[in-house]
Amino acid sequence: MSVANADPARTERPKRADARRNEQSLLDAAAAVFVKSGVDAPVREIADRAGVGMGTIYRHFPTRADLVVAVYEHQIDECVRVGTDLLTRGTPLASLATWADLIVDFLVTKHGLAEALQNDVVRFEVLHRAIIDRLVPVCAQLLAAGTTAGEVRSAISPYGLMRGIGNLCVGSDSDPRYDARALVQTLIAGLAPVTLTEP
Amino acid sequence: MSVANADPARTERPKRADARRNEQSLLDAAAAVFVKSGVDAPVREIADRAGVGMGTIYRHFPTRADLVVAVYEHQIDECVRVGTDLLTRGTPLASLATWADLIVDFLVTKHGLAEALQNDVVRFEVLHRAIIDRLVPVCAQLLAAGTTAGEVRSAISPYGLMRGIGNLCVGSDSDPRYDARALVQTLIAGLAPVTLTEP
DNA sequence: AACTATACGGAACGCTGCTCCGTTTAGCAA
DNA sequence: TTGCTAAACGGAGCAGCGTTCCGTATAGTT
Repeated sequence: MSVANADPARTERPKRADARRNEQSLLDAAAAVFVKSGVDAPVREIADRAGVGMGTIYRHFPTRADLVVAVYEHQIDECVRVGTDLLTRGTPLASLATWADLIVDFLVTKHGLAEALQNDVVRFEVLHRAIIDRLVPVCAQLLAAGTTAGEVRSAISPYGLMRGIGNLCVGSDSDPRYDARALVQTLIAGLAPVTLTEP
Repeated sequence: MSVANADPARTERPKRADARRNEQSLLDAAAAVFVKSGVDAPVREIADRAGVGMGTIYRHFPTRADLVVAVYEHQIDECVRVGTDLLTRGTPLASLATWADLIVDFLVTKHGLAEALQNDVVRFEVLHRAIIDRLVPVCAQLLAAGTTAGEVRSAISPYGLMRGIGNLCVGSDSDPRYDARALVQTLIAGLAPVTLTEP
């Protein structure tokens, strides 16, 4: 192995212009198709809409999860940012509730995103890592603040809570009788220490 | 139309012997395959194991949901029975917690059953009706008892709670870090009226 | 033994995800 | 400008799936 440039990651040369263009086309097309047909839309549909071939889509985004992550990266960032912000405001449990509401909004407006997150832990590992792993630390901080303040008993791990919220969002579109937000709020209420049922 | 025997449902003549035999073979095969490969196992795999053709499986069970329902019918009955029993014992919230635990057990031990319940509301409509619709009334009774006793604020509908429990069970196998039971118990704890955080 | 409604089996079709490789082209250097 | 090559492209092709359809076999009856 050569001594200079031992780290290939340092050496990434810039992509070709057409490659960059196609990547952007794919992101735009995917965003549109996800809205119309959900994140499980056929790969061909996305490729067609972007005006590229099958090979191109797989070269830029080896798995569907990579594409989903790329499309929603900004919104994930936003969730992290708001969560960190909330740490400095209000009471911990209230902050956690507000933050959870934000996550629910994010998940239920993307058709099938929650499903994709939970279904194939293997196939969607990248998506899992991107969303769960980014948000779990924030969740952990909010939970820790609550525990310190005595507002939260630590029965649930940050990871568990994060996935619980995600799971409760599954199928929340397409069924008006199902209210994911209410359930998540109830779940968070259940984090509070033993209830004193007193008049 | 004839006057006698106007109702065709009354007139169902008995199935042929080979048909009954095949139906049983399919149920046995499906039960085995569901354990091994989950409820999403390929139809061919079930047909092969039962030693029948593709046509036969579709004739007896037009949709996958029909097959799943048939396989787990007894256990659904059991859940209904235990739930009704619990109404006459202990405090309402405790009964609800115990019952929810039973449901969780049922769902997490069947690979992918919870997923199937939530995924295609259309495709699995029969499964949905069979499980959700059977259990929702029981859930409603338990919730109502809790409300009457003042142990439960009525923020969540029976249907919503039922689906929430189901959703929390999604993906609970194959991830030791995820504890569906703990989350469901927390959710139920959250049903209690406003918490008094007093020393 | 003959007959027929009932049931069977599996080839075939369409739709998916994904791979592979011959072709095209962007960027550069002479 | 021209020529060169690594980079990128495109889509035919394969495999796996659910589902249908119809020619064949048979249980039960007469």
